[in-house]
Amino acid sequence: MGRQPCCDKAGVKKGPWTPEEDLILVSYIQQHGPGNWRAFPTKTGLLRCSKSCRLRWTNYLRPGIKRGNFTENEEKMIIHLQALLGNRWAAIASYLPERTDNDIKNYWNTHLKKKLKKLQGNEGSSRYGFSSSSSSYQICRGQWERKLQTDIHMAKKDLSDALSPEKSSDHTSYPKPSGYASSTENIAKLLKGWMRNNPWKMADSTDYSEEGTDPMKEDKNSKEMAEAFQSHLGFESLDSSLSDISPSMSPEASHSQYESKQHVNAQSQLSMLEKWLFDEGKDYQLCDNILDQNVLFF
DNA sequence: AACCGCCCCAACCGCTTCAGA
DNA sequence: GTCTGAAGCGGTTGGGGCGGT
Repeated sequence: MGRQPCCDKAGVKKGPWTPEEDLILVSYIQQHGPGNWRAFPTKTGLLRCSKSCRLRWTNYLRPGIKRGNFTENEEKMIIHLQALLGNRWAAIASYLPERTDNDIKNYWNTHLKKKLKKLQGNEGSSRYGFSSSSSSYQICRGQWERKLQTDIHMAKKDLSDALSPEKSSDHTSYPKPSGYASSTENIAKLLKGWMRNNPWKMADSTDYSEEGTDPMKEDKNSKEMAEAFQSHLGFESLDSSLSDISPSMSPEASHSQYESKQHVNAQSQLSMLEKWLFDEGKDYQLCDNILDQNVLFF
């Protein structure tokens, strides 16, 4: 007696996704939006289990995913956040909206772990490190986690308020501004790769997965976390910067302006976050600051 | 050129959490 | 409050790529 498999094992395809499957998935999501993954395989005719579809979308096809090498700043953020949050890759990924939790997890396991080990070997105690056995660190971490939960809860509430019909000004026909339009870019990429690696030699086609540099799109998590940070660090509202997009613009133009606004804004917020995280020699001060700022919540 | 071993990362598995009935 | 199905998450795996011999 075990748990029921998420899908019928028989007739379910496993292994790497083909460009055709990606196309089907992306075009379906572009039309209907993500969600109801359970019904995905039947509605699209894909011989994949629902989990596989969701994973493929969130880790690979979703707009706004940056692939390729991690920057030094990203590395440092991951190291700091991992020290604070532990192996909560989804939480860490929410601070790096262009990276997926899977990406970050892989990068941590393959690169950063070794790097840190090396560093710790060289320096005795890591410059990044709170020693995780330190009791003050443990206390700090516990409070940070509670803060994070509060943040997420508040952000969710804000988000649902913002999305309620009477309050929202409706940037998009979908319930959240996740930039589905840019899925066309993904499709274009897919097609490009597909054409380059013509259908007769599909098996070796991985070009379509090459480093994409789509501007960051705001997904649910990033919005939540951006709002959470706004609420605590006093950042200017993300939405306010969107208000000057002219309603008379063509959808394409306004979308593109919307995206670039988001990009610039989110980037500036992230760079503030990065600055906050990277302040040399302030590991403990970081905790103190967090605690100071959140004293109201507890 | 062939083989081997290591590395990386996409994808899978199974447990946990969430949400609706 | 309980149950159940769906979604989310983190650990793990397997296969392809690549460098060394």
